[in-house]
Amino acid sequence: MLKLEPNIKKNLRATGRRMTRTRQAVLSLLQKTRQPVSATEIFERLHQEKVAIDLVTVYRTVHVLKELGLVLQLDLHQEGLSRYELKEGRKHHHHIRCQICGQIEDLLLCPLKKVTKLIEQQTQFIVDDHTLEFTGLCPQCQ
Amino acid sequence: MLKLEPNIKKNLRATGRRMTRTRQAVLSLLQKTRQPVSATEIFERLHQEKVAIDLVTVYRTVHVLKELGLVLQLDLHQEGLSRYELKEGRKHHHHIRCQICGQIEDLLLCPLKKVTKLIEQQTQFIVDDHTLEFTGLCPQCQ
DNA sequence: TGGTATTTGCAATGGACTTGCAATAAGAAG
DNA sequence: CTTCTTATTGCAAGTCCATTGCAAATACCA
Ligand SMILES: [Mn+2]
Ligand SMILES: [Mn+2]
Ligand SMILES: [Zn+2]
Ligand SMILES: [Zn+2]
Repeated sequence: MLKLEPNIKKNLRATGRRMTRTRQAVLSLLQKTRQPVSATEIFERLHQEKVAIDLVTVYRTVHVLKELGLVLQLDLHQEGLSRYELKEGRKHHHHIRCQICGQIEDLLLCPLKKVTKLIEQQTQFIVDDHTLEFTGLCPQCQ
Repeated sequence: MLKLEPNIKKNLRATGRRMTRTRQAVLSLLQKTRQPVSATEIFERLHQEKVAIDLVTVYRTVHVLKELGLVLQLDLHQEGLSRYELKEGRKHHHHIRCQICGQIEDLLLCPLKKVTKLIEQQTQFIVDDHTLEFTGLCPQCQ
């Protein structure tokens, strides 16, 4: 079912955690989902699939999966909520969101390597991370 | 006192709005402030200056100033609140924030012109805007 | 110096997310 | 398979940032 599952179970156990029905359900949903999903969306979709899970548990689950490095948390501009996506082998990338319909698409690029060095020189900061996001109109909404 | 004030008053009046004591106070504070400030910070600093203003009014004021295009709203990654800065003649730029002390510094550059075109070709989106932010350690916190 | 529409303060409300705690269930050991 | 310990869950309540309703205050035009 989940190729991921054995590895993930190991990760969980290595930190004194357990693989539970609800964690499997959340992981399974994240695997099916192509777009980053919010806690509420996870909650609603699982209920559609007749999986009983509390919203609090969804929050706690994504938090754990983030700690394990299995899930990435996105805070897109002006959405006022967090979204989550499976990391599973995907490389560093960014996103573009449609202002009308909310569709989010991956941008499989990062143009910031050189700029980061420049910024470190200019500011004397040590740069640790960056967030980059584009917004606009998707083909359907233009 | 405020060079801005006459122009701003015109802007306000042009949209049926009024220049009030509290709006002047918020504008004046934003002028003094070099770093982007949150609504709560505006509230607290004005109270330190013995300016009576309700937090709700701060929210409503920055909202109006944003509508007039006088103020820019920033939602920095994982801060969980919005910050505001005067637009007044400043050009498009980005920010870097120290993960330890929270200091925010302007980055007077934007490396995304070319990438934007590339993204429009690749995704068929019409790109309208972008957000870019760096995080790291400032010189003092390293 | 009014008259009226805008703005303000206060209190209540909304939405995302977190925390406390008792009940439940994972999974190791026997 | 049964038992035992401890992590996890659900429910309720709480936190934090921000918004909304409404009556009182005030900007500003005539
Ligand atoms: Mn993605
Ligand atoms: Mn700035
Ligand atoms: Zn990047
Ligand atoms: Zn830019």
